[in-house]
Amino acid sequence: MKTVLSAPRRAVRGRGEGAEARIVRSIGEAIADRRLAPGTKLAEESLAEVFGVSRERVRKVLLLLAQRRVVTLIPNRGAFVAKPTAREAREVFEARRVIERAVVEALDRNPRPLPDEMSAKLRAHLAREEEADRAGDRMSLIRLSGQFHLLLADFAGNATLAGILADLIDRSSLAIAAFERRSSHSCSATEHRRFVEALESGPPGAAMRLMMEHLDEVERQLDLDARSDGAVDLKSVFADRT
Amino acid sequence: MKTVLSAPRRAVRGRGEGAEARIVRSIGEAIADRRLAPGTKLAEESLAEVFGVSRERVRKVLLLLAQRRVVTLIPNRGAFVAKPTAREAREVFEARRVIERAVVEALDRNPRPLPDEMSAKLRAHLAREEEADRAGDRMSLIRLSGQFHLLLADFAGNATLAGILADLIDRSSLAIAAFERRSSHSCSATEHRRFVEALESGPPGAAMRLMMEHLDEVERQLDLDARSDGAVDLKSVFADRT
DNA sequence: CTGGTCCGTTTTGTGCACAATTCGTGGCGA
DNA sequence: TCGCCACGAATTGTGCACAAAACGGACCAG
Repeated sequence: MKTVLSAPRRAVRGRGEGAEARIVRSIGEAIADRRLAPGTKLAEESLAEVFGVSRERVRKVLLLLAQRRVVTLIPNRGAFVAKPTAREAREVFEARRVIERAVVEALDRNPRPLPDEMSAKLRAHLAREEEADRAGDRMSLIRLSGQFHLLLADFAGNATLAGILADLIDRSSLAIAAFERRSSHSCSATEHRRFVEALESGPPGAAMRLMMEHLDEVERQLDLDARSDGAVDLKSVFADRT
Repeated sequence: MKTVLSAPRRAVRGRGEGAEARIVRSIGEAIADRRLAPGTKLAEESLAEVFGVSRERVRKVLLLLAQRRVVTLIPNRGAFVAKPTAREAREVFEARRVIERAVVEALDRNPRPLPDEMSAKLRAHLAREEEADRAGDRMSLIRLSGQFHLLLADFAGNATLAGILADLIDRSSLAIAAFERRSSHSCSATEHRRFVEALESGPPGAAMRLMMEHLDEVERQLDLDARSDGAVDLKSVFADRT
């Protein structure tokens, strides 16, 4: 019997079983962090070179990401960072409200005060968000903001639901990247803190209201008017130009 | 310019662009219909032969199905029809309650009477279910039962949420296949009819209550005790045997 | 009869080569 | 100058061959 159970033969960088998962995470995070804008082409060869793996492996990864709707696969054209339509964006946020409502309901059923571990982790997370906010680290802030919602889902104890929400959060990031208004940004960190405080010591239902308002607020910061969707109306774009 | 836009070069059986989607559907339905029991091995070569395609294509299909948690991929061992744990089964049903609550809420916000098209489609579907029930066509009944819930989600107008629910319904089928009690079966068709009637002419909230009871009922027909999960306790199994 | 090891067969995993398609460029004619 | 066509380069799609691993049975020792 082999004595080594974990971390078997993984000497070569980029190889090994977990390589695909690593690349999926890597690309997924790059998209969530908005370092890859919607519509960006993801050429197989380039990615293969970047990650030091063969093209087929990249191909597999792209297929997985396409399944999660974070990448769009166009036959004979290649893979592109998904560019959600306004309708899809609205649907994603609606879906999030549906799921997160259930999450918060479950959390709000916890006896007060909250379990120590939960409280501690939430507050630790808030601290990191606020730190990123102070430092002006916008990228970290975006990622942490998503992780906050995921953390809540984990506490709700339904891994299936949490997995679904994880996908929806990634797609939210895409929607935000695609439809964010130029000027705007209310601080998620602040709203998250208020939510946690309501969860810990607010009246029943207060946390829920804050969460719904938070999600509404995030969606409201997007420009989801019909014209943003599909083909742009060139006439109106150049209307008042000479 | 080519004159043929649809169905281009698809002469050879099994080829063409839509081949993968067809195979995914085919296998997915076989699983949902419980003609493929949980744990069944899905050998690549066999499937390739059955569907008349190359092995790599089958491989791709299996990867997609694995992503939907309807198939489990074990490295160097192959693909198997997923066998959910009791915990996962509970989570799936909980997730369905969360999503279907939202669906029914949306539907219940429709003005009475319901739009003609919706009402007609629902009643047509009920008729098909009852027909299958009378004919004792258990397989059709199972499939139609799932489609009923999906139909409701479609009417709710959120394709994203409907897509998520579609996955959950497939996984419900797996859970039922894995945990169904020997003796038991309340008729879904009857409960579906009552639900539609409540939606069409019942007081507000009645439809919701029926739907939640329906989902509870379906789950209650499963044997989700801890012992069914994971390794069986041989001691208790053979306790009163000589 | 139990337990273990070895080896052949079967099945899965991976890289490579080539086919097919698309896109960009340049030439040609009106 | 504009439009069209064709050709070439680059990129994606697919089959194939081989490598790697697991399964099953035979064989053997205790």
